[in-house]
Amino acid sequence: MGRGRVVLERIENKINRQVTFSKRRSGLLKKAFELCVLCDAEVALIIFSSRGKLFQYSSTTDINKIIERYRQCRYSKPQAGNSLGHNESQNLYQDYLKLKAKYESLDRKQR
Amino acid sequence: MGRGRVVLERIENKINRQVTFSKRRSGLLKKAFELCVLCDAEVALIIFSSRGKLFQYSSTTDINKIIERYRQCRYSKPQAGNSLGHNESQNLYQDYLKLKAKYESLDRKQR
DNA sequence: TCAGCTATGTATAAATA
DNA sequence: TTATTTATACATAGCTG
Repeated sequence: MGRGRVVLERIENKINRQVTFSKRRSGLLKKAFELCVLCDAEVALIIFSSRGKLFQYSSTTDINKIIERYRQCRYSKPQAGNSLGHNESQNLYQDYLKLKAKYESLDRKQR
Repeated sequence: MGRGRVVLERIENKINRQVTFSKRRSGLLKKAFELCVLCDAEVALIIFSSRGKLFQYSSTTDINKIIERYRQCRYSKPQAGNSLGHNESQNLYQDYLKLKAKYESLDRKQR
């Protein structure tokens, strides 16, 4: 876009890199928003600049909801690569949540 | 883009909505990737379609790294006191084991 | 569904103020 | 710097096969 074809590599000039970051970041956030509205999707977008500044977009009030949903979805998978031994439920994250609930329940009793 | 101006509201026609979702999703993922490469940024992008299918992009091998960095940044404190969050190890399985140990310890005390 | 096509609207790199 | 402008490249809505 703009003048000249985009070469896909790190922009070495620091000024240009920052300007481009600023423009493309806002473009990306806008497009994320549009995708949500137009297509009824749920989107979470986290961006860190090279200097560590945080930007984010979330289609829900709480981005953590989407992250949790992501984890449910991700770790519910058969975990082909993860041979750490959750062979029965095949679901480490579910196990984790169950255990957490048990722990908290026991903790309450304890007090 | 394309023929006719985009109206920013949910696309009611289901077929059109799915087609648009597919196209814009790939566009969004591409732009996220480009932002990372061109501007040396770190990006995590999670998308759920309206029917619950998951798509994601991450500039690092493990998207959880970015999520954790986000939490560190967002909630400021490293959350040292809360060993139930996945804040430090960034490793669900490690967390699971730690929690299991705590649970068992508490359980023993209880008896 | 699933790719191409293409006319048109957008995003944005570079220039300018 | 930062904001605005402009020229161009890019993305994509509606089609078509």
